[in-house]
Amino acid sequence: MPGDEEQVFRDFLAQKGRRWTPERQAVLREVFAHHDHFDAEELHRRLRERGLAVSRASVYRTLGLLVESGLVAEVFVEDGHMHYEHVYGHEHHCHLRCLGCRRIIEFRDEALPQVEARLAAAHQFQVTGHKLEVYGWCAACRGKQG
Amino acid sequence: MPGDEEQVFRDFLAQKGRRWTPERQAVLREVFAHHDHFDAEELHRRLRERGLAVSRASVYRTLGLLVESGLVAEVFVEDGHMHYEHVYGHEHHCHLRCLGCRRIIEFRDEALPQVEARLAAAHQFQVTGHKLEVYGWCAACRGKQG
DNA sequence: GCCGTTATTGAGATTCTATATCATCTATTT
DNA sequence: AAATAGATGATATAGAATCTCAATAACGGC
Repeated sequence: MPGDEEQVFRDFLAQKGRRWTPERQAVLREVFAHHDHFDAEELHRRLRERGLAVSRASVYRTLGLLVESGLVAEVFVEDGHMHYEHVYGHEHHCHLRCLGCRRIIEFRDEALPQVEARLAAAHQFQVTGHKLEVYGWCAACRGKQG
Repeated sequence: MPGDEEQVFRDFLAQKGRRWTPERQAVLREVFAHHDHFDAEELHRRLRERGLAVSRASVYRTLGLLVESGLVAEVFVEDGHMHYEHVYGHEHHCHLRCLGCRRIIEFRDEALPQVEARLAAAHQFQVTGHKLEVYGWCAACRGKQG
């Protein structure tokens, strides 16, 4: 499946009557070229640095479509704006964040599918996903708090 | 403890060398007068409607202090901006959100303290909190998706 | 392959959230 | 009461994200 993201996105677009364009391809490839968290402006900057002149408007528009398609997820707000990560081809994971150095550790916990199942049953919900952020202080930053 | 929030906030301010002012009192009282989620502009509007002329700047500043003190929590981003709730005097809870009607159901799950404990042990973290959002489609909105 | 329809693009303007500035004011200490 | 230092509010500013609209290009039909 990894590497398939382009076909998945093209299918998603086709199914919605939207078009596959060089700009969307450039954004998609840039998003899947790195494995770290990013924001819209950074994505725009990296594309320009590569010589791919995709406008800011198209970057934001494509990012919205990528989130809608499920290939990319909104991860957290930091410095007043959203940060993203690509999720297609990766096992679902959550984030442990240090309040001191802002380091982010990804983790998986087997309890979460069970939490989802309990909620679905208790509230007649069709649960499609979750976002868990755990925060605290890493060993190195302990003591800096307060 | 409920009703104590004013004293807790005053202590928090004193300990930081900050001052207790009529504006901060007005904001605190408004925040604890309702049990629903709110955003900064709504809080500002409600204060003005009550005839309490607290400036937008002071509303934002006080909200920041309330979050810092732990009396109020950032809950989620919707419509491009942060939403809050007061948490002092309430058991910690998480949010189940319907992607259709945007209804929010609060829930508690006993698995989360265990998740926190596992993370603390595995990564030498001093965990101070977590934020879990589960999303999906409620019974009434099922079928509206896609 | 060409044509027509219609989504897409990009530059710039706009909207909106949130913070910064700074002169004035006020809580608190001595 | 005077001095110190934090707080307030009107306004300006920064920044994120969206909207506008004319020009362009993707895609389906022929």
